[in-house]
Amino acid sequence: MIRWGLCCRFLDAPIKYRSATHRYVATLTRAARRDYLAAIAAHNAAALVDSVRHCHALGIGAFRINSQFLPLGTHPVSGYTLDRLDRDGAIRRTFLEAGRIARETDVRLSFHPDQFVVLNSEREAVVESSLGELEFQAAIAELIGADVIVLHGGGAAGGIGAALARLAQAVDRLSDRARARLALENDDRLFTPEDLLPLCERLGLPLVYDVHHHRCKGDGLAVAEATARAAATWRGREPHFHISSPREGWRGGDPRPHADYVEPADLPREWRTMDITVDVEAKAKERAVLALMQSLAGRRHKRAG
DNA sequence: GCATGTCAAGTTGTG
DNA sequence: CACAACTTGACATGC
Repeated sequence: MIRWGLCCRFLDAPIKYRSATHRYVATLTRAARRDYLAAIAAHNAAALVDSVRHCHALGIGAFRINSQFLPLGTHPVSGYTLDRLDRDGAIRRTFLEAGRIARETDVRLSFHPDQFVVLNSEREAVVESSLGELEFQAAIAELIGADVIVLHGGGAAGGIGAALARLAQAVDRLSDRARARLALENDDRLFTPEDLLPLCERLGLPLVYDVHHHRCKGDGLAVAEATARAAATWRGREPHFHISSPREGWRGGDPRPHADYVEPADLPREWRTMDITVDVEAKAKERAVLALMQSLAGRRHKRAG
């Protein structure tokens, strides 16, 4: 049975996440800045509660949290700790509430830091800020019970081998809290499943297998092989995969940009009978998740009848 | 109200 | 060498 996942936001439901820019908050006084960022954090925490509830109501079993969930949290100037923002503990309580509801309704939560988090950069300052961001997200993940923080391999300077070695070194610098949640994902330009699997297997890191990326940047592995080996890296935990379809089709121009919806034919056959989480990366958001769910249910129904 | 220009961060590949 | 692509909106501001 597939647990379907929604990425970051809703198209139809009136649930919105707020964000902030450093340029603006820098114009505020210290106190005003704290109030402003605290209001956003409180708003987003409440939005997470709503998101979990609404996913559950729709039959969606997983939700990916936006990387700007607590905006500017690790910014060198505007950054903050949750404790400093959350004087009376109300935000923390809302996080715990979101976590409780997620647990009770069995909605799996995950994080996916954006492209600025590069654990294997050749620049130590970049590695440090990346570690800081992962620790920041891991602390929230712990509060709300999110078990996965998905990260790409990063840059490939010096070749894939050297880059993977740097990646392993950086992973070793993470706290247990962050490391226990970290998972790697194959991307569509640099790191294939075949590149990442040996590292994942050696370090005990799960691989989030993105089959669309794999089809854009292939390797020696067939989809079925990559699926099986990626699933094994989860070591008994429910595997977490990604699906999407190319905006302009597979034979058009660049296959990488995501389409509004997912073509059911793009879902690997072997996934359909597995107990896995599959995040649907599609512009039409919950509409796309529901459409895919219904399409597969209809197909199964037809075949059975 | 609505349109507009802008937004912390890295890396790669193209023009 | 400069810039777009990742993602794509949400923000404050100015009309």
